Amino acid sequence: MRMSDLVAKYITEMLDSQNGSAEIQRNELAGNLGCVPSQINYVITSRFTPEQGYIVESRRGGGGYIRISRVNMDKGTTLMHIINSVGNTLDKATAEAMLNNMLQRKAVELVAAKLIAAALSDRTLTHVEQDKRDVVRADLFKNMLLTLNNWEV
Amino acid sequence: MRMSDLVAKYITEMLDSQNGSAEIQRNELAGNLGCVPSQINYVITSRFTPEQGYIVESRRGGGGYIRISRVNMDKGTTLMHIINSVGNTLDKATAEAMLNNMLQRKAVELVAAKLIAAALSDRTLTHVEQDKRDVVRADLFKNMLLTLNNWEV
DNA sequence: TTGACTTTGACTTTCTCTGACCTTAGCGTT
DNA sequence: AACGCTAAGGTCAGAGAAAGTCAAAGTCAA
Repeated sequence: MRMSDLVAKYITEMLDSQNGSAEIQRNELAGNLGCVPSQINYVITSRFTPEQGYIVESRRGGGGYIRISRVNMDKGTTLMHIINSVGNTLDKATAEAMLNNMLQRKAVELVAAKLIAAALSDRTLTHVEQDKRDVVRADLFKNMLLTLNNWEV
Repeated sequence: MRMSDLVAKYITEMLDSQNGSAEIQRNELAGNLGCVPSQINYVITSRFTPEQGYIVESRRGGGGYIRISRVNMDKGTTLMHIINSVGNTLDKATAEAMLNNMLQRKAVELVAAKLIAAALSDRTLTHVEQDKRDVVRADLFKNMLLTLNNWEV
């Protein structure tokens, strides 16, 4: 079994036994499993992504941590579908069409849709290089939608 | 739990139970909680800043004190005040402090705060060059808050 | 044998804690 | 008043504690 699978397994088991939320100490975990700390980052960025329904937060410095939460799927499957249908890039027109669609289906509330639209607008993204905007838009879109599905406080 | 969290908790509880105003003796508090006095300053400057809606006054010498008070404003004013206080750039820590502050005084709803936090996170902005992230964050923050102000007030 | 996925470690950034030293205020004394 | 003693709080830089980044090197299956 690969190291990365081990780490992923460890985290998954923690999530399973802790109601979908796990807080780890990067260095400690790496120590326990016998890998370098940055391996943990690798696993997280490759296997606990928004597409797969995870939200990751962290903090540096003394007492730092990495918190991983699994977004509950059964109440928002529509959103997960949408998130997965978005690739690496997302142009503004498509994003807006999707938002409208979601609104019609009542998959999101008006305020949320407005906030997302504001985030994705060209005006907001003026300082992102043109050729990177759609990539950033995709990231924003996916992460924000995922948050909506995560009602764990 | 970090020492700084302990101190912050102590002060917050005092504020909650005393109508938004608390007066402490630096050395005494440090003694009670078991930390050096300057730790109290650290906590105050990192967690009870004007940006986060607090006013801090103090006096040295015999009978000295530190007084911390929570400023209160109505929702719309709070939002405008915050939007205006953001310049061209906004680092993540400050943004989070501001969001917490807004949440605490109910100037935004939890869902909105989470959406904004998701948009501003480093994970979401990985494809924005490091040295431009804070600029983009400021744009996102302001535009999203403006949207809220138009729709919710 | 090429391309995607893994592993590693050197270097960076962020946050926290501590102690030595500085400044200010009140209170007696002269 | 002026002086100095004592009792506060303020500052700052350095050490320590985590986590993040990135690119080079390794692995493995198609």
